[in-house]
Amino acid sequence: MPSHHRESMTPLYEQIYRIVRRIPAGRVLSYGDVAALCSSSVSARTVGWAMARAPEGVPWHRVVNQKGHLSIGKRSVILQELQKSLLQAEGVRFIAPYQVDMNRHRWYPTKRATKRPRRTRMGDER
DNA sequence: TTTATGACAGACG
DNA sequence: CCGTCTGCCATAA
Repeated sequence: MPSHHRESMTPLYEQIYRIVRRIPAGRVLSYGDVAALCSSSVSARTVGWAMARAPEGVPWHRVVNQKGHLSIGKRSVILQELQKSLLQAEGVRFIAPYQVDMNRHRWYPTKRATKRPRRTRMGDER
């Protein structure tokens, strides 16, 4: 996002970026997770728009879709490769070429802040 | 103002 | 495990 457009950034987006900035390296959130944490009327789609315009310093690569797929691929395969490298550099494991292992890396911010997927077995991460 | 289009998600068959 | 449809909401034309 160009700095001369900064004044046009709504609090809506700032809220989204604030959440995303909190995601630790090596962990990921889904678009829906971020939307849910924003509590206001922010939809998963809106989070996608925000990520497409993420300013520097916002770890946009740590947001993937609920299945762990790198949805950015629809926009740019180059950026998709970038996202994959950035995640792998943080130790994120993939269960498919462009699918993050969500069971292992999905982030749960505060205790139960996000609705958990029904975890069949969560204790077996190695 | 209306319509179309997404870096989404959930329900259904 | 698919593909399709729907709800969602900010933007662009």
